[in-house]
Amino acid sequence: MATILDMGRWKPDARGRMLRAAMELFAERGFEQTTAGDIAERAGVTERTFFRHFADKREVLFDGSGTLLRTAQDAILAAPDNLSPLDAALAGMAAAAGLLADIHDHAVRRSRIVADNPSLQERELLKLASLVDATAEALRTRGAGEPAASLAAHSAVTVFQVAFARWVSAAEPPGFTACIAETAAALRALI
Amino acid sequence: MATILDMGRWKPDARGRMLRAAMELFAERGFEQTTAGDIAERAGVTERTFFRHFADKREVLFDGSGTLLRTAQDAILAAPDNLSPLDAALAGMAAAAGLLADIHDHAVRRSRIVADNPSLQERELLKLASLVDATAEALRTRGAGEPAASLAAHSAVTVFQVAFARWVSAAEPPGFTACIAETAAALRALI
DNA sequence: TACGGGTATGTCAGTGACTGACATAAAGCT
DNA sequence: AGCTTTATGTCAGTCACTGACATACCCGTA
Repeated sequence: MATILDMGRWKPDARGRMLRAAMELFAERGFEQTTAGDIAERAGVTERTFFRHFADKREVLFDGSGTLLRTAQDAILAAPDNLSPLDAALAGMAAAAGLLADIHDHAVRRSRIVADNPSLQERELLKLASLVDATAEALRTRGAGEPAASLAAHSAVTVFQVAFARWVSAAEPPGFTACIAETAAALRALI
Repeated sequence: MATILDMGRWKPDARGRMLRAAMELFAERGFEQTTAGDIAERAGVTERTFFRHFADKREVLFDGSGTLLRTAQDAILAAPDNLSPLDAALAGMAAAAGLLADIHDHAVRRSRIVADNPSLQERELLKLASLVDATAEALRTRGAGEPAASLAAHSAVTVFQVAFARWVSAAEPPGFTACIAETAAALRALI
């Protein structure tokens, strides 16, 4: 029954096992109290193998970030031409939010872990900065100039960030996409 | 001639020597190619002493961040009551910019070093996030609610960030405060 | 079925960031 | 001159991460 996705050499899905082991251990003992060796051991691999799959110990918590980024970028490029840069960027954020909408519980657990550790917050901020860059690039492709592209990208990601914080702290009813719409409205009201 | 600022035990200003040694070495060989021991050696202290003054190797490049943060916070609290949250926050950014206006050359050298190293960018983003938090807190003290305070804080720091990037890449004539005003105007035009 | 190449893994030794514990010298106070 | 406080030096240790090399699994091909 082995498929082409069994990158592992012994048992299948070594990467998935490491991802799950890391989430478990970080939730149980905390990030700093978990060594890379601990994660590898629970996943049934070697520490060296862990570092072959993840550039560093933190990266195991940011596995989906590349997909998120590409989803946003694609949505921005696919948005109607008549949308303003800010609206196009917000469309990208809404598309990205769609990826998380299904996994609210996982997002909550994960954000708790990140909130407890400054070095994880740093990494999260770097990923958000990458999202800003990708967004700005997409807006420029659509014809936006500077500093409009950069400012719209920053603003849209800010909306994403603030909406995400409300979404994970609320009891879920609102829905991520709705949070984004509300937050975007609040931003417009500011100015 | 020793003053109360000679925190050092042997020669005066051990901290200042480490700050300068770090900037020199990072500029010469790069951040990663410089060990904490290298910095300590050039400063005439021990590696252990370096880590007593700076929480980690990166922190030596962010010595003034606390002052910057407090300056912004104070300016926001001191701003006229009739200013909108966004305008008050921008007043804080202008005050913070005033601290850097005098040291354009140093800011340029430093930002080159940071631009060359992802882990330094992470730290810079964390400091900016602290600035956002402090700004939002000051705005709430002034009576702003949520999510207005958070959004205005994020927007103001975005303006600071974009204006800073233009200020260090330009040949200096504009002046940091002027950059901030222009960037703020561009942001308002977006929405 | 045997072989050969590509790829994921295991093993091991090493570097460098950072920390805790303890000793010591300098500065300040009385 | 003592006494206290503070900044430093010394040393041993943990852990994140890396390069080099050996090894086992997978797959296509003869």
